Amino acid sequence: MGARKPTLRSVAEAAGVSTATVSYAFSRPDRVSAEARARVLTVAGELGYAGPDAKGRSLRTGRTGAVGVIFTTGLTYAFTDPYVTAMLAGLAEALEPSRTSLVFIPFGEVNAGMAPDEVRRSVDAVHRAMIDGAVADGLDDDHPAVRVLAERGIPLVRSNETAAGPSVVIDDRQAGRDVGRHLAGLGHRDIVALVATPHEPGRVVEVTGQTPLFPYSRLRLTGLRESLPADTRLRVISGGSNSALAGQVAARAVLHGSERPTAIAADSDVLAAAVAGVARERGLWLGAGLSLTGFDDQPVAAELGLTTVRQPVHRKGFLMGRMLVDPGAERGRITLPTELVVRRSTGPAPSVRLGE
Amino acid sequence: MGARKPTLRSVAEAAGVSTATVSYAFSRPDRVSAEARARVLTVAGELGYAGPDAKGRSLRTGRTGAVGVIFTTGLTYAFTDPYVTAMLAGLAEALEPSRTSLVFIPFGEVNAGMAPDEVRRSVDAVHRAMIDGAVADGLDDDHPAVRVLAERGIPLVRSNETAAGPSVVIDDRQAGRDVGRHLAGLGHRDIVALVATPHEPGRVVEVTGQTPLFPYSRLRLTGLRESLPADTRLRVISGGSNSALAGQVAARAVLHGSERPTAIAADSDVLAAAVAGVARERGLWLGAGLSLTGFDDQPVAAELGLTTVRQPVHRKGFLMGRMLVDPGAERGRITLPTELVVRRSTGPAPSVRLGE
DNA sequence: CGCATCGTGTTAATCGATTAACACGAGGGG
DNA sequence: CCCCTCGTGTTAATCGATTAACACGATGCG
Repeated sequence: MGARKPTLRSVAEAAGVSTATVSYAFSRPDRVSAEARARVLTVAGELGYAGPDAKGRSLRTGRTGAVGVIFTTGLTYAFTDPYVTAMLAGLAEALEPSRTSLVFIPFGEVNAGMAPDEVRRSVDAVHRAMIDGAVADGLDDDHPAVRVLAERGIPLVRSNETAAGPSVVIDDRQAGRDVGRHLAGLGHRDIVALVATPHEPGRVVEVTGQTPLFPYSRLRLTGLRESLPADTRLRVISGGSNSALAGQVAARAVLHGSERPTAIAADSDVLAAAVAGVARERGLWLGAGLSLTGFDDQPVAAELGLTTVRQPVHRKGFLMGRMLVDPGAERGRITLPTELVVRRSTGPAPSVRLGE
Repeated sequence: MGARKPTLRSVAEAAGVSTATVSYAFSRPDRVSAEARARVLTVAGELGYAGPDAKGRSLRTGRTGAVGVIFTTGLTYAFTDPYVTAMLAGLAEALEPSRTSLVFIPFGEVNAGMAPDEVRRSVDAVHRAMIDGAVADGLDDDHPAVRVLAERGIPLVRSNETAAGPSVVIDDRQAGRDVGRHLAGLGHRDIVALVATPHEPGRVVEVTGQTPLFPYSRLRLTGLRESLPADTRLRVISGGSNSALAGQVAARAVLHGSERPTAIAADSDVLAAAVAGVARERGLWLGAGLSLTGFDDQPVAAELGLTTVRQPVHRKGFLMGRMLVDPGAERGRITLPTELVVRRSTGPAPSVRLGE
């Protein structure tokens, strides 16, 4: 009745050997004789002992066989984001050979004015996560989650250029410039940049210097700005985190009346696709009445004929994984190439625009 | 220097208190005086102590704050499968409030004729996973991974009807019947069922009684078979695990020559979408020259006008998550409704078919 | 004033394993 | 015959925390 779960010790006693022998039988077969191992395994089977307990083992060895994944956005959104899933696929590919588990670590909102205890609660899952390393996307050095990992001594690979330490990045600023030059070259002088910001989608905000922004957005905006002629009007808005809904509400807000821009530069294909949908509702032709660019070059971009910046997302994830599990992998920062893919969603700016 | 990582003990010594006090300071603020807590936290900060070590803590408490996710398919595929990501989103939603992490556990191929040690190695990650519970999709009771979890005493929620124990399911057999009746009613007497099987996509196999099949496929096929008139020709094939590639190679293999069926019942919208692509290549009109059904009713189905079986995937994931984290949640089996959604991809069978 | 209660701190047992170091008998080589 | 090595088993220290039980002074109450 009161049968507790069998442990290494109970198996050892039942088999009449020391705990060391049982441990070796499971973890280092060459260290014990074949007979001893067979007996231990038999006894273990009879007792319903599944093998050394993961928690005890990992406390002793210091290893967990898992790496963490931290997203800036809630997990619910993350799995629906094609950029994220592509990166995850690459990451999973790198981890597969070593059968390393992948731990998705959620955390709550963190912002400047929060009390220390509140912040601590938000990143509680980061404290509790049992991992040998982690990858994070779009988290700055001063983000509490990054701080905690550093204190815990857990190796972290990131994919933002603003990161000190190991990272796999693209040149976001240059990519921003590429987009800007392309649009400027087509004559656009009234442009809206549509970015994702770390809040629930649905509320449209005008992005100012104070608005918290993902590091990559900041860099792309810098590139965009510095590539545009001085007489260009550039507004930056956001409808929240990267999602169709955010793109939709932002597009609805900006695509009407005399304030309508001639081009929208969206920070992801997901956002751009949503804008394309709203443009269709409004009877605007992409590449004519409205020019539109995306980012990432996900499959949806080709389907929509979307001008976008291609980046090797799968490879990014793969390399991040390698840096964690392969001690021989290169350290430091790896910069991957991007490429502006021009399709029919961008075209010359209307030469004369009539207010209404 | 030889500075090791600070522990609860070193903080206690530095602060001149007992380890209990330090532990309480971090985990049960109400158990210590405000001053003591402040001193401990200060000292911890100076020493760079991030808080109680996750491994030690979880060994002692027996809890991990994480639940596992086990897929029949490799993680690389999993993240690209819309059914999977929808389920994950639901699952993540259920776990969010308790900030529970999600652990993706990979495992290698397992099949009948493997040596015990080989099997053990394949499910090694299941042994090592530090989780309080797990969800699994499409794993039968006798699957090694399921066995290991049972021995380890880890609660498992599954989504297959063949599962003993807690599960959130749909009536796959009934769904199969619905599809069969629909096609039979349209006059189809030569049907190919296209299913996913647990092997790398690319190789097309004719499914026989011996072929290893996912539990849900088996049930749907049973339903399909029993709803078809006796004079119906039914072939079952697979191009491997659920993916566009598998659907494509299977469709290519079956959609040519005089052996061409009048209808294809695919086991997922992903497979069906791939078939639709091949049909287009071959100049076959869906709903006329070829009838096609899918499964799941993912967004792609509406886009393609695909007749399919709708199931509440997000809700499935959500409920599975609740059953794990919420002690008050209902136990046992929850059956969710399905609905045959008829669109234009199915139509009357061609009354006369010419061989070539 | 005596006693119960409360707040706050400490002691020490415990969670379940890994592995360096050692012991000991058998076999091999000189 | 002695010594060395090899194979195999054991001993015991250790990983880093949690928490029941207890101790003790201060406070409240009758």
